[in-house]
Amino acid sequence: MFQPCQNGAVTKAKRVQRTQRRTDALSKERIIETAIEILDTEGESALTFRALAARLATGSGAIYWHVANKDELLAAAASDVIARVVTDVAGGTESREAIRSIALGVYDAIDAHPWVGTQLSREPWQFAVLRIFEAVGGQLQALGVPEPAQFNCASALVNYVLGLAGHHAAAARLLAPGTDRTAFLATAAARWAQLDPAQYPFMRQVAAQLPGHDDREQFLAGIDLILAGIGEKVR
Amino acid sequence: MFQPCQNGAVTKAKRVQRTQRRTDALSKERIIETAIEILDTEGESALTFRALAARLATGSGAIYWHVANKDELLAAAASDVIARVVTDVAGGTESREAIRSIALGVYDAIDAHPWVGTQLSREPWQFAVLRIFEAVGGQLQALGVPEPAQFNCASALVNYVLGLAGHHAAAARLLAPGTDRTAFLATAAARWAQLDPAQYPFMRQVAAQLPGHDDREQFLAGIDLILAGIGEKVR
DNA sequence: ACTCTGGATGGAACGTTGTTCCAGGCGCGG
DNA sequence: CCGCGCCTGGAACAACGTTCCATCCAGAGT
Repeated sequence: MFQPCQNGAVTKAKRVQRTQRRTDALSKERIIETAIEILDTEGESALTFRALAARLATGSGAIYWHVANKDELLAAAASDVIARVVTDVAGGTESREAIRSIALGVYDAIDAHPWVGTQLSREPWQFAVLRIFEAVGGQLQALGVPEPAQFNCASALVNYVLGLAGHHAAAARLLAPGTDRTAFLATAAARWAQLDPAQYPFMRQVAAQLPGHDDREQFLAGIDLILAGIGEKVR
Repeated sequence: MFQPCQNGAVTKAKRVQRTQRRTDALSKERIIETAIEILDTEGESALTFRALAARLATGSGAIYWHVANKDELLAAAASDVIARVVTDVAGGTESREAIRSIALGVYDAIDAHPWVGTQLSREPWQFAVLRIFEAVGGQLQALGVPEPAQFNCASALVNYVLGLAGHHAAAARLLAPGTDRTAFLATAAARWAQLDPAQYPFMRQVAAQLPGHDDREQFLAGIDLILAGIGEKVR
């Protein structure tokens, strides 16, 4: 009947002034760390409380003492990864360049951990998203975007990044097994080339450009496009 | 051992030149239609094969004869909704305006059917996304965007829309019960206002603007921002 | 030194889900 | 009228997230 977790601060404070109960003590940090490990090495679908419990050599019930549910676990894991990326931006760089750098950081993080992409577009105002929003917003202020426009500009940038994040993660989910990326692109191109020319002329034209296409470059092109639009607000 | 479904064309062709076996015959169309009904009235989590079977007065096995799995069902449902929206754009309108209209159509569709937002960011190159991409791409050609830039521009617009779609759908999922939108905004604003001022100055500033904030307007502002960026490519 | 206590543990059990399997039913071609 | 094959409906399966509870154990109180 008691309410576990959600009072992590108290638990932690007590733990600090107490010798660890055991050397292999469970903790929220260790759980999240292990969860990230599983997500990275075996994919999103492999993260189950059973698998997590097995790797931590405990039972699923014990995990629930530290973590409210799977949603919280995933949100915390994503927040961890994003935090590392967003705080990485070196100070002193020009704002426009800093935004590019933040966006690329997030992109690369999602590329390395596709499950982050899924998570970012699963819960609306989770911590990880707030972090990105804050980082981007700060640079927009520095860039001289007038205050009323700042929210809209940040929203545009962040939503673009999140859209690509979800898309990327979904693609990675399909790719997961052995196939390599160029083969995947070729398959997509072939499928698009077979679309009805009357109904899908644009997709067919794009299909031709698909081999030799660089996702990362396209991502950055999109950021630059939005930055160009924002530039008009500054001038 | 036989392979059901995936040959819908053949099945349908036969059915046309044959009197319906029953008046209440099952069909992929009727299944999708019913699925959309459930999704709209009871939310994403209510769509289970059991609930679907119950409403169709049949068993779950029968549904699997017409539909490969839940992913296909959701993709087909989303494609249905999006198709209605994207083909709605009146011909003859100016390209920039047409793109705005397409985007707003998708936005409104997601607002009315939040589950579509979830679905769009779940599978990478599903039909619904292709439809949007094609519609946007066509207008970009008409706008005079040089061919090499068309793919990037379309990608930016579509990813922005999808990002917002996922975000919106996730928010709707939380909102689902009885709470109204203004109360939800107030809650978010209050939460953001409590963030560490040193670490989250921007979020706190934005929190102040959050009451009296219009999602739809912000969405359109984002589209205009990207269009402004694209405008520089045309000039 | 001994008990007491409540935070922490681990594994069994529950309810629900997507999916598979299979024993039939039904209408059309022979 | 029969039998073949498309189609049906519901039972059964495996896996999941979550709950429950008997048990453990380090430190506070005596």
